[in-house]
Amino acid sequence: MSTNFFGQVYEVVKKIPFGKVTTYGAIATYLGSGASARTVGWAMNNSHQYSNIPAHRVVNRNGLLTGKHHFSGTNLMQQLLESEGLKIEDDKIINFEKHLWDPNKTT
DNA sequence: CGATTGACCGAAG
DNA sequence: CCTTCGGCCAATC
Repeated sequence: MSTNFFGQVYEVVKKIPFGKVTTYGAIATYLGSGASARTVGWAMNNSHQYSNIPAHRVVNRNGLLTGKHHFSGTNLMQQLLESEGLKIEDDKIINFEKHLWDPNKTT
């Protein structure tokens, strides 16, 4: 178990169920710092050196694929989400709220 | 060690 | 509607 803000981000992201997505703010709030959403993004950036980190399931509060540019290629993130049954249009998730998974709301 | 940046969010002008 | 600022944490320069 990781006690650092950084490590906790990975644990939460890895807990995201299949076909679900969450936001940076939701994770940050879950960790206790709703304003540290930027740090969550940093964790995703470092997640490249880790495994089983579905960073593509993490989007901004707008449901927009802001971090798609950090993935390989230009639309890999979108393809991954579509592969999970989601629908992407204009780099944003359709029915985003419907597929939104909040760590706090989850038991 | 000091300053800047980064896949964010929200408010204010 | 668009731009700017403040805030949090960690990594990089």
